[in-house]
Amino acid sequence: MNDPLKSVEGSIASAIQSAVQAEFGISIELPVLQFTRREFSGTYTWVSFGLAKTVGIPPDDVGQIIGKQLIDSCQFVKNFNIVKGFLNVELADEAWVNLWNALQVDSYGVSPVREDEPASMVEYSSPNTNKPLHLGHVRNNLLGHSVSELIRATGKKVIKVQIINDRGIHICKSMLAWKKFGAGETPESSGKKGDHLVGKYYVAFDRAYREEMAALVATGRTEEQAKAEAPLMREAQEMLRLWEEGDTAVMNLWRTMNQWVYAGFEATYRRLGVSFDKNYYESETYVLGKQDVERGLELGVFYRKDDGSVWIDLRPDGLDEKVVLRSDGTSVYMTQDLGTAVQRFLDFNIDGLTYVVGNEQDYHFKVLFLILKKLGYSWAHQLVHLSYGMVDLPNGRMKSREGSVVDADDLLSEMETTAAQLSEELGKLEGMPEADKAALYRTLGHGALKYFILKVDPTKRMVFNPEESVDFNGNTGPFLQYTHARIASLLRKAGERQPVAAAGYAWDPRETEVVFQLAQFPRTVQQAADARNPAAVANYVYELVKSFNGLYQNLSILNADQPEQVALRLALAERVGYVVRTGLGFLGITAPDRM
RNA sequence: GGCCCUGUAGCUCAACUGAAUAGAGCACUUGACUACGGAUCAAGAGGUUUUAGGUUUGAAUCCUAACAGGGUCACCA
Repeated sequence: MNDPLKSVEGSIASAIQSAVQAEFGISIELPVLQFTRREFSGTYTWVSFGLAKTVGIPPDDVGQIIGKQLIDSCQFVKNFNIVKGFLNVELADEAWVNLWNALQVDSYGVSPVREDEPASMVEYSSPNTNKPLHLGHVRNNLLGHSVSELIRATGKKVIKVQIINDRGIHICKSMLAWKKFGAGETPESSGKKGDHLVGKYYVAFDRAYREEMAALVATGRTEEQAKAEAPLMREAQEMLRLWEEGDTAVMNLWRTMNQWVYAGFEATYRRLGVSFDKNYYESETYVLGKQDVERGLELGVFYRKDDGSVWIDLRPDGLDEKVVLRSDGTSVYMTQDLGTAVQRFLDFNIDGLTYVVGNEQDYHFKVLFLILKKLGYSWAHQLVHLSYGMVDLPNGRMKSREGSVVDADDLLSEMETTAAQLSEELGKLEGMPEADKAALYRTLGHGALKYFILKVDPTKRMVFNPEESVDFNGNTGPFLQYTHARIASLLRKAGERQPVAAAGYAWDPRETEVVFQLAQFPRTVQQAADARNPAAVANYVYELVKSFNGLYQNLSILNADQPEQVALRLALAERVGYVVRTGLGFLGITAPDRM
C-alpha cells in the first residue's frame, strides 16, 4: 500500500523520538500521533503526559521543549501550539506539497491484484430455496460484495462463493403445497418471479398445516401431538425420504422448482450488483465431512457413543459437547461445514476464508473453527466469521410467519420510485433520454439503500423503518452522488485544465484540509479491508465530501483570483471526484456525472 | 437458568480502538441563491454516553456488579 501520510507521520514521530533522547536522555518507542481535533490549529497531535510523568516535568513544559526542537529538526513542521499538555503540530508547505504529489497517481488508493498469490475467499448470501430474498439478505449481500471489493483493492485476489441451501424439509414443504394446490402454475404461466412463486407455496403450506393442527387440537390432542400427526407434515417428511432415496418424480419436481428459484435469485443479484465465482449446493456438500469425522476419530479428537453417534467434547475449552455425526450415520450441519471448509481449500489456492453470516450463528462458528484447529488444519486460524447484526423493523425482528418481512425486490422497486419522484420534482434532467433517466433512478435509489445499510458498523444490529424509508438528504448516498455530479459538471465547464504548480503555492486552510482528507484514503481502504468493515469507507467518504463542500461553498474555483488557484482547485476537485467515485464503488454504489 | 452480543441527543448512526469542550444526519428554530448545480452551505437548540463502583495523569471505550434489550443453548439449517 502506498500511504502518503506515512512519510510525513514517520518523519515527525522520529523527530520527536530524537528530541526526547537529546533533551531528556531517554529512549522512547516511536510515538503514535493522532489527528488534531478540528477546534485546534494544527494537523498532528502528540500527547506529552506519559513522558511528563516519567521525567517529572509539567506536560506543557515538555511540549514546549519538544515543539521547539521539532521546528528545527523536522522539515515538515512549521509551527506548534500547546493546549493542556497536547502538542499540536502545524505542517509546513513542504509537507503539503509532498502529500499533494502523492495523490496524483492514476489508481490512487487501489493496489493492482497479485494474480500469482493465494486468493481470499468470501462466502455470502447463502439463501434457502423456499422463499425470496428479504432485507436481511440484502445486508448480507451488500456486506459480502463490499468486503470482497475492499480486499481486492488491497491487491488480494478474491473468490466469491455462496452455498445454496437447496435440500431439506423446507423445500419439500413448498413442493408439496405446489403439488396439492398449484394446479400446474409456473413462472411462465403466472408471470411471477420464480422465487416468489415458490415462496407463495411455502406460505400456503404453512397456512394449511396450521389449519390441520387447529383441527387436531379441537379434537382434544395436545399441540405437540397435533404437530406430529398433521397429515401435511407427514407427507412432507415422506417426500424428504423419497428425495433422499432419489425418487425420480420427487427429484424432477425438486429440480424444476429450484431452477425457478435460481432464476429469481439471479435477477435480484443482478439488481443488487452482486455476483459469485462459484456456487456450492448443499445437496452436493451434505455428504462431505464424513471423512473428516473418521479422521477425527482416528486422531482421538472425536469419540463414538454406544448408539453410534459421534461427538466432540469441548467442555475443556469452555464450550459444550457437540454432535458431529448422527447415530444413523448421516450428517448434521456441523459435519457439512467441516467438509465444505476442507473442500474449499482443496478446490482453490486460498489462504483465507471469510464467512458473512448473521451473529445468531456466533456459537456455531466458534465451534466450527475450534474443531478445524483441533483436526490440525494449518489454515484454520485464517478463517473469519464476519458476524453481522440483524436488521430490525421498528417494532422488532422480521418474522416471516407474521408477514412482517421486507422483500428485497419490493424494497429495490420502492427506492427506484422514490428516486424518480424526487428527480422529477427537482427537474434537472431535461433533455435526458428516458432510458438514461430510468437507469439514473436505479443508481440513485439503490445508492440511497446501499449507503443507508453499509454506513452502519456491520457487527451492530440496525433498525430499518420502511415507512420513513431511506432519506435522500443529509448523510446519504444521494448526497455523496450529488457532490460527484457537481464536480463532474464543474470539470465539464472548466474544459482544458492548466498544469498545477504545488511548490510555492499559498495554501488556503480549506484546501489543505481536503488534501489531508484525500491523503487518508489508502489507509482507510486497508483498515476497512482488514476489519471487513465497509462502514469505515462510507464514513470516510462522507467526511471528505463535507470538507470539499465547505470549500466549494466558500471559495470560488473557476473565478478564483489567481490562475494558479483555479488550476489547483480544479485538480483538487478532480481528485475528490475520483476518490468519491472509487470509494462508493467499493460499496457497490455508482457515482453519476449528472443527476 | 448457563454462555455470547448490545445499551451514546426525540429518531437513525459516529467517535482514529484510552485523550482535549462526545460528533453527524433527520426532525425543530434561523440565515445564505443577480449560482462554479440549494439533493447545498452557515448558525441555534438538543447529552450526567442505562446505573453504581473500580483502574488510570486521562474512560463512551478497560475491569466488577446491577438493570434493560437481543441472540444462543437440537442427532434443524
